[in-house]
Amino acid sequence: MSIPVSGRLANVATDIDPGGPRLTERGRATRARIVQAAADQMFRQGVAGTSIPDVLAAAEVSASQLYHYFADKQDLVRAVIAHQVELVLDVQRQFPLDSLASLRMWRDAVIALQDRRECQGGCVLGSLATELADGDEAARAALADGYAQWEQRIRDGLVAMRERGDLRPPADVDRLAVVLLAALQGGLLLTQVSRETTSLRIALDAAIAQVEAETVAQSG
Amino acid sequence: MSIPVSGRLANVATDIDPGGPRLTERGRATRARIVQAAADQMFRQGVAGTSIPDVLAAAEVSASQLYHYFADKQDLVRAVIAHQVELVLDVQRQFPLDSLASLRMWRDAVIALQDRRECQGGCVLGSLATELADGDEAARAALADGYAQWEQRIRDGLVAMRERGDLRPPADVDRLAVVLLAALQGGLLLTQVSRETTSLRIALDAAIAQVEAETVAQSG
DNA sequence: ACGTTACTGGAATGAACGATCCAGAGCCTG
DNA sequence: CAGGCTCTGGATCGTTCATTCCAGTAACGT
Repeated sequence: MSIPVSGRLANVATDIDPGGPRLTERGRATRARIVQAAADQMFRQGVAGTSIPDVLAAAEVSASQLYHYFADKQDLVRAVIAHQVELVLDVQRQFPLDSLASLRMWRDAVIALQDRRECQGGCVLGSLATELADGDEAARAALADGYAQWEQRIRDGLVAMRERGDLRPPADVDRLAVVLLAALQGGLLLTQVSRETTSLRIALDAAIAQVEAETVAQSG
Repeated sequence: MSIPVSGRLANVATDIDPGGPRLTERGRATRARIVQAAADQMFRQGVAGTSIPDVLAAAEVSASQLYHYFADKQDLVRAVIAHQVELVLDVQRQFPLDSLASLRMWRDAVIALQDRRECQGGCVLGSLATELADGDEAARAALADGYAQWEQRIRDGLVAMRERGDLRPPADVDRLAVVLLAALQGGLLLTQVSRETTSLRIALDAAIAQVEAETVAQSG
């Protein structure tokens, strides 16, 4: 059971267009407003903790508008997942992890972000994953696909490092990409609970050390 | 802001005794049954996804029984957290991580467990943490305390390793304990989403490699 | 034995939820 | 400008939820 790794990259601003009826410009804007409001709310309160009336109020739309664009809450959740996946990939695009220096910049940026958030909220995909993975197979598959793309993007950077000669040829970039991603997810969780970025820093440093161990001397 | 690291260790079977009215033996059994049923349900469906009627049915008690022992749902959640913290500490007690061999046994046991579960459900504390950390300060503090105790227990093992001479004296056991814990949490999440234990294995192996890097030659 | 307290059963309450319905307004197309 | 879409507003429905109430039964202390 293989999951297709993305088809096309959707526009984050307007989000995925549904297969159904055509959307006019105003329609697309309204739909995007709903998804954005739902994503925000669900990131902060969780999916189950976000009611449809909550979303209606935040997006300033009526119930009939929401149900005009989405079949039901589950459909809205699917759209939110797609939205958040694109968000994460967009952010990761800004941090191609293709050198030890860029890895450290990425680490610092992540930590700074959590600091700014006062350690509230973890990973936008991670919290959705924890809540939905076991109960909604379609959601799980979509999130698995999102993580796979994210991992791929990290791996791309490591491959660039190796091709440039920074990494020893036998370096297992597949493995290192998972190590980096797992360290981020685990570090974010511990940080969210403890309200201190210490755990995140330690976890990311350890992961980066694993990459460093595969570099050809001359550290960054 | 320091969080007290546990007061006394409660009995997992009967759980924490409430400060309030005395409980008779039958009362303790009923209370424990409710907490157990709630913990099971909340592990599988999440806290918000677990309704009081669900718990009543699973525990085979009436509403008045539940509200006899717990003020409200939030109070029940607090009891569930305490229950799960004790569970995790009990399990970790069975795996004192005081040698490379024991670390590898622990890794194998965790992976085997997730395999048996078909990768459904992550960490019993992690899923609670993700859902509650931002919205319920008391729950967050209790979970932070639980994680701190867990981390302490891991650290104890590493200290034993160091005292036995397996670890180089300057080895930073505080750091290593966090690395192990973060790798576990992150690995479990990725495994839950992908439905494969590969990520978990990779993450734990990388963390154990960090410990190994601090050992005095003669690998295990 | 008796009074108090712990414990239990089951119906009831009010609020909130997800979802639907209907009627109308805006807007392209022909 | 006429027809048929898209889009919107707001009331409404049935359900489920957390919680309470009242009445009764068991068990403990004295």
